[in-house]
Amino acid sequence: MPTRLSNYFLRTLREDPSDAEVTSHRLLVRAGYIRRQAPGVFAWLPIGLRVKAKIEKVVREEMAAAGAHEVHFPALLPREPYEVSGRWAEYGDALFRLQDRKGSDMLLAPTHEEVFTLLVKDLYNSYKDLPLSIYQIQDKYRDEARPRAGLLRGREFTMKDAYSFDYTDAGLDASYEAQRDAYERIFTRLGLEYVIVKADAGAMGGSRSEEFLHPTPVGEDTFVRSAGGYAANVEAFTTLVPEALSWDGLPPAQVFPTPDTPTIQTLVDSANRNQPRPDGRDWTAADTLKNVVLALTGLDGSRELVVVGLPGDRDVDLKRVEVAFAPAEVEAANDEDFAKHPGLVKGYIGPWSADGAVLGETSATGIRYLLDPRVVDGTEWITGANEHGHHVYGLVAGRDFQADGTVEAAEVLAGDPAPDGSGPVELARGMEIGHVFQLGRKYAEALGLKVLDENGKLVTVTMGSYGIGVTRILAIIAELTSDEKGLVWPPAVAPFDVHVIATGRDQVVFDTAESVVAAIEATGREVLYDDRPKVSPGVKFGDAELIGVPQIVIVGRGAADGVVELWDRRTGERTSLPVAEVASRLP
RNA sequence: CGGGGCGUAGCUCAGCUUGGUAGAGCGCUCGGUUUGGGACCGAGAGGUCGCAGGUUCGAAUCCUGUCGCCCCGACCA
Repeated sequence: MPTRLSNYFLRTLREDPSDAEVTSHRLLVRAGYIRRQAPGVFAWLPIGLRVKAKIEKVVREEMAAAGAHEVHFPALLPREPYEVSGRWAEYGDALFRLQDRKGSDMLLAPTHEEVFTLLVKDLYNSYKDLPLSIYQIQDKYRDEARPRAGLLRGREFTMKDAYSFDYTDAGLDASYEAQRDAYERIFTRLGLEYVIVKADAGAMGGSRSEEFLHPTPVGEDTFVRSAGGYAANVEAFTTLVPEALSWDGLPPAQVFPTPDTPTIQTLVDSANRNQPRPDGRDWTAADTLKNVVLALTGLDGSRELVVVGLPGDRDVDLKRVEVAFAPAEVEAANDEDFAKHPGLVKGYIGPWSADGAVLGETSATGIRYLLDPRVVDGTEWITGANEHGHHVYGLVAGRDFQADGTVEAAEVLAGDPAPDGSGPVELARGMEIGHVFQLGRKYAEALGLKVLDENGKLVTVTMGSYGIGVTRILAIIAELTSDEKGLVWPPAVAPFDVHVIATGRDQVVFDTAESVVAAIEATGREVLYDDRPKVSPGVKFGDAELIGVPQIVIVGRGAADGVVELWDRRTGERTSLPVAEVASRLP
């Protein structure tokens, strides 16, 4: 039976909703696919649900092909497993927390590693049961600081999350590859361009991790890639460390007065004016060592200062810093922090002073000092002399100062060398549409998931987790394929295969339309039939364009002569056909 | 959390500066005309003007507070 528009739960809007800015959100609301319920939370109307189901179908088929079995967990879960894994604390404000009537803490799950692990623990205890891959398609909840862009970043979103269980590292690799391959097939079938990039393993622990990013300037992730094939999220980018240099023959460091040079630029100007280089080249920001004071707040609320030293031509990248110091929260040190450390002279901070080391755990201040990996032994720097209005020139790393370690805190710049030697990288933006992740034994260990191996020995299971954002993908497809008239679904995910319009008031129009609909349905296609009486042609055409079913059949003025039109939504091309041929001429 | 904007009919908005008791277009209902690009005529239904205080004879309009939403940034699958 066709879906008849005369009594379908669908209302198109003539005007753009005022609270929708991005294309996908605007069109999905206007065309009657979704409605906003709360910030970042959406209701799915019948036609929207159909598209969602089409995407899920592709995902399910490829999951089955990869040997994964579907399950379904509740979104509402008790606190305990997340307490044991540490994520009750680590997730912070992004976790939706609530209490039941007895006052027990519960949560709306942001992902399900813990409960999948516990289920397997309940049921399995032998290596013979493994490997195992199970997945679900379920709504996830994250209380984003600022939900935006409609479905692209909501607080409730549908995700396919899969989990693999193995008892050997090689097994985990194989399970990981199977999911990774499935993802490639899924995105290819959906026609979504993607880049696979190295990702940060982050607070989840574990080793190998890759993100599938859809390249788009509006993406939230920045990634790098080299011509030689290296690709990584900037958060996971590692600096190619230069060789250490010898400091034999380098002149001793010298302090010069540098009044009014609180910034890198003023310092460089002052250096070129007052202490020109003997080799004739100008000083640049890259010759200076910038020392940035950061405040880390641990999960227990403790506050620690740390100073990061990096070349003056680079800023600290807060995302990379967050990764480097996770799970602590990072912010710039405030006036109060400086007040507690009079040894830090704002604007003139450096590791060295005439009276001894200023930065570092064993120094006068005792503040942890970490260096950008480029600051290798033997490199010379202009940096603060810890005295107002003074800098020290020719300060040599290794000879004149030491640090407590290195940190990947500096921003990545286009042209930086890829760590694998594959050449300079370029920067691009992308939106995460999938993530594959070797969790390793973190969750299994925390939750006690062990099996007996071939030797009768208890071994901890090793796991992987694999996510795809179903609703985000839907929004991206809508965004990519739409035009100024409305949505234009690719056939693989379209809510219907064919949209039949009956226009006119002669009974022959409706009779013809009915037979056309029946003929098309007989070919196995799904039909949306606009049978609304007393609705003018312009309205029906406009709605068809807005709704975006790929093939439209117009039954109208030619009906009396047995002629209808086939209208391709994407190309706009219209072809007149005899009624009898329509079903067979559909692509 | 910082910055900006906005809350008036189902939707998109005007009215607010200069206080006088609620408007338009679209949508919806009824009658009629119309039917290949968002038709027309006539008659209707529909709003505690986000909420709470205050000023005033009188508040959508002025004042104070508060709640909510959107956008940019921070953050984030």
